[in-house]
Amino acid sequence: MRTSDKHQKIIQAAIKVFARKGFFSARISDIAKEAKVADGTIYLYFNNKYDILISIFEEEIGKIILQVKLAIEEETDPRRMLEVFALHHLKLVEEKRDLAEVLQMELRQSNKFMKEYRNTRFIEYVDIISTIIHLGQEKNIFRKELLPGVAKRAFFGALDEMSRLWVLAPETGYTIEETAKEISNIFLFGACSQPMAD
Amino acid sequence: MRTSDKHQKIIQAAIKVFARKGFFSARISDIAKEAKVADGTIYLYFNNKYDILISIFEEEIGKIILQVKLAIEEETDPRRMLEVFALHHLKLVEEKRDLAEVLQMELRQSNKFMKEYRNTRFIEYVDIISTIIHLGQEKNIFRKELLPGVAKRAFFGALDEMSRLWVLAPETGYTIEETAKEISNIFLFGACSQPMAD
Amino acid sequence: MRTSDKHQKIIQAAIKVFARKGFFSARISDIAKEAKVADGTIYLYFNNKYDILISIFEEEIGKIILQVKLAIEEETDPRRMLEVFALHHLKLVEEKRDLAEVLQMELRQSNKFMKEYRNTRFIEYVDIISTIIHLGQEKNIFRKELLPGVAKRAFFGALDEMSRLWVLAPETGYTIEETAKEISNIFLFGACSQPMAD
Amino acid sequence: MRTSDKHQKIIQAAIKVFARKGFFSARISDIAKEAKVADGTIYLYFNNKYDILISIFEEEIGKIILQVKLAIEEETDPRRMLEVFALHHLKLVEEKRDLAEVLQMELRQSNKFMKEYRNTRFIEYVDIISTIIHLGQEKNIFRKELLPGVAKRAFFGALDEMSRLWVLAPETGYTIEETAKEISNIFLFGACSQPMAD
DNA sequence: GATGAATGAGCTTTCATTCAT
DNA sequence: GATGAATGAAAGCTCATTCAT
Repeated sequence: MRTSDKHQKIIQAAIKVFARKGFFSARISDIAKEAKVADGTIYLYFNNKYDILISIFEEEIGKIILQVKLAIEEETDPRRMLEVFALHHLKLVEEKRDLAEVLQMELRQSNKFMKEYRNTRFIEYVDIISTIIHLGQEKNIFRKELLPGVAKRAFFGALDEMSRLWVLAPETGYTIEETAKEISNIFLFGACSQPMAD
Repeated sequence: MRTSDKHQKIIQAAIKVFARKGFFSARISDIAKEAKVADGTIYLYFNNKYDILISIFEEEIGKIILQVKLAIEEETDPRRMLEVFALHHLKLVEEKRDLAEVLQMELRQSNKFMKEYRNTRFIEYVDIISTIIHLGQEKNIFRKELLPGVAKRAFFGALDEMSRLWVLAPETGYTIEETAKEISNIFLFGACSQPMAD
Repeated sequence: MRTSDKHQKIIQAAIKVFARKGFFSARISDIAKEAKVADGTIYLYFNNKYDILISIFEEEIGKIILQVKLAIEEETDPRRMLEVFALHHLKLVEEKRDLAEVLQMELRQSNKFMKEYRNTRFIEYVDIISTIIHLGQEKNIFRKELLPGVAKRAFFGALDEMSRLWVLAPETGYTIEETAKEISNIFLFGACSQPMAD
Repeated sequence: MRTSDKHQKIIQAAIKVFARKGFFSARISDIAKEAKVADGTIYLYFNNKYDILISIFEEEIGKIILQVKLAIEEETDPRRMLEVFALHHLKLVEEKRDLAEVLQMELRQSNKFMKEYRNTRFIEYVDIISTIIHLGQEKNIFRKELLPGVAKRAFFGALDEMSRLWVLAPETGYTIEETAKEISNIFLFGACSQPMAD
């Protein structure tokens, strides 16, 4: 019963433990203890250790995508949309620090130890950005020459790197709103005080 | 003798193996075989498996910092400096894909399994960007309101995310020069066709 | 109630599963699934996994002994008796291949993992042969010098080895009747074309 | 190095432990302790637990086949050959009781847990008997009608069943020579005091 | 009586590290 | 310095057995 109480308890425990120790250093018994179940119980709900990680990816990113899409739908200006995305992303990092940590670290190198697993949910998430960029280009708000494949990654990368800092050292001196605004601004208008020369 | 022939051979072998399998899945015997030395020999040059990883961080990032700083010194315009940094960074990723992969993946989560290790070389590298930004602000080329702590990470994050793509799927359709230029442009002038309203 | 419906269902399921996987590789849940009962139900009828195996020995060999004794009682000539025994034994192997397989394999090594269990039913079965031999000696049909302890085992061993073949590779090219006759003949009259020299 | 000292030490230890506890109940650590090596050392010489068992089959039966063939070559009369085979077989059981036990029990059910393994050495061993029988038929010493496929198994089965007794209860009251002679006699001349009627 | 989710002891196997040669 | 056989701790996973429902 995938939606049972135990399934969720184990997922949440695993997020905590993976965040604290990393996937490889985390022991099944750590997760079991954190979830207050027996070691063997974990194998009633998951096939193996990898399966727990994949489930975290699938289920938790799924929830996030839903939330972010919902929040963006309320905006019409692509510039505002990006800011909302940024705000949402950073808020999530703060509110669910453990999950953010797991997604940040383990998701990246998951392809190393789970050759067969393609993380489509993650791609889906990042593609929310490219959809916004396309929209902005259609509306003549964003430059036509912008390479969407690069731009979406530039924006996501900027956010992600800030998240990394937050995860590592929660106290940065900047508020979330401030940071989201700053990153959106840089992405939208650049760092220069003067517009592009050419 | 830390700079001995064997020391280097092991470091290079470890970069290859860590890139291929990830730090945890890599076995000492894999590295030894790749380096064409006996397993035990590795322990004449390194204290343990972690020590190899740390040495990669320290020594290889050290070399990169030197190179990048040298290249930037030839420029005077902070805008050009950022472009040169971007170009250099991406070039390195292409030329030393294995190293890039190790730095990208393992460096991030190193704090998980090596609690005591503070990666100062990495900070030093990213701080090249903040130095450029400060310079730009002093020269009134970059906006004064720019938060350097956020801006440096935004720029580095954008580059890093592109690198991640390159490492995962070498064929992206964009050239390095194109990508470096695009990222610099977005960072300098933004995505918008019109400058900031206010 | 030991003879209840469930008890029998479990026994029959266990015979199937033990035959297919062997005692050790068979899981209680396999047997439960085969018997269409819950895992826990098995423990209402048996103390543990070993107990199921012992029950198979006791109950199923019991039935066989009864049958064989009945069939032999109809004969008077010890030579015919042996042939009937052989025929019966081989027929059983064919008709109840799963049971035969379990008795052949697991019964043998049962003493390894069930130190305390003495398989008296099995001894009882083999002793049907020695009874026949004694009878034959009394009637001066069998040689007086024949060592009954060896002879009974020689006869049983011959049959058992043929059964082993049948269980492993059902198609041997010989019929049951042919084989039973051949083994009886060898046992009764030997392989030689000339009688014993001395 | 398959012929190293350790390889043999582990094989011999495994024979002892398998004989005592059976393959499944034997723990790797039992074998390691018996062989006076570390658990891990076993995996330098064998791929896994099954591999140890297979090696016992291959190597030890190989030795036995050589010995038996050598002993038989000295005889010319097929009747004597069979007696020599019997004697040799039973002697081996007495001299190497542990090995005999392992071969007897585990070899039988090996097909259960090692689906892919075909025990050709065992077949080779039993086929020594059929070669003798064929020779006897050619020389007109054994009856032409004898089915070699049945006869070889009858003879081997008789010996094997006696061995089983010996392994289980070493004291039977019969000497090896006596038993070998008796089994050969039964096989050659039958149990009857009078030759076959027809 | 029947169920099957939960338990946790137990075992195989891996691999970083050591050390005699 | 260099080797690689040997070590043994450690961890993922299985499954007989229990027990609350």
